[in-house]
Amino acid sequence: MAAVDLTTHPGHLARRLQQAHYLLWNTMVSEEITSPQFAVLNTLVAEPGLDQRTVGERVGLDRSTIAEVISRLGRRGLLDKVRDPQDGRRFLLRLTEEGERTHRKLTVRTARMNQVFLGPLTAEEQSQFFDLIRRVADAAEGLRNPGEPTAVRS
Amino acid sequence: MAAVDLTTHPGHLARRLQQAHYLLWNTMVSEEITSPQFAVLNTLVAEPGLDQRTVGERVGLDRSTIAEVISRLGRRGLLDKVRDPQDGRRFLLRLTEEGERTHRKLTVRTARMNQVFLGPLTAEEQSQFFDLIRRVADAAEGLRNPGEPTAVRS
DNA sequence: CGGAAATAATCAGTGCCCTGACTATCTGGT
DNA sequence: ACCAGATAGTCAGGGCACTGATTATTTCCG
Repeated sequence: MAAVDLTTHPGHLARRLQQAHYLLWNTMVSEEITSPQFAVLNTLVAEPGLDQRTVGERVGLDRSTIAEVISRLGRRGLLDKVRDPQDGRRFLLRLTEEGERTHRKLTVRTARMNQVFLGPLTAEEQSQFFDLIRRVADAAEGLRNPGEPTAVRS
Repeated sequence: MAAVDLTTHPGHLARRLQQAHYLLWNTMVSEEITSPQFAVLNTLVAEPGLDQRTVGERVGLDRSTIAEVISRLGRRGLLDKVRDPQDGRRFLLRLTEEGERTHRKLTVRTARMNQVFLGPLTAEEQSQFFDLIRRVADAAEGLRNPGEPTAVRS
């Protein structure tokens, strides 16, 4: 009595969507490198020499999680970590040759995977998909800093 | 050079969406009970006496994960677990009084939370949001059993 | 200069999520 | 009645994600 329909709960749907993505990534992209790990590699390709905290901010991971992900990438020899001589608190991150190679390889496979993943939608629906999810996620994200409206106009 | 734009990657978006939801759930619904835990409670309100595996199937969790979630709910006294006398492999699950009370309380809060979460979208956009995500998730889900098309007509 | 506040990273603890290997029980066919 | 295969659950192991507490370093102000 009084049970609700989970398929109308965005949180439940979001979880299922991520599971579906995880599954496809695992079979079509890589069993070694995960999607968040790829996001970190990608960020460091764009901006080498970033510190850990900033990378986390770029890919949307908190300090603890980003530390784990980076430690795993370091163990696999995909990136280097050196103390910032200007600021002894920071570690500066930079991909190794192997890290860049891995990023190139996965970029191709990821594109293929995204096509399959979004295959059931028309091109127009795909834009909507991005737009709707982005708006919901951004709005909820904005709720955490009460003083800071999402887009701050100086 | 050659870095991609993560905001056009559905996987990245899906992860951000779930994080946003997690955040809102934590502040608006409960810090004790998580969204997957609520999904289990909800399933057992609708169908008391289900076994573990079936509950997992209903909420979309594999055998290992559902075992952990159920064990936590059991520890908190929200559900009971008894051997099926008909089939010694199964455990039959059933909410306690406390479990039902918790479900009722959270149902109300969850509804409020969903409104806030989907607040940035119009009613029509909300239907699209559900439809698009469901279609993508279902299709990817269907890809795992090669022989079994998504909807099997006897 | 010197100490308080801010900041980068780590650690401990909890929970979700999956795979692959294993145990116990049940079922079906000979 | 037996045994092979299927099924329910557990366990080990790896990875993601968060909070709160702690440590080291820097910065800012009096």
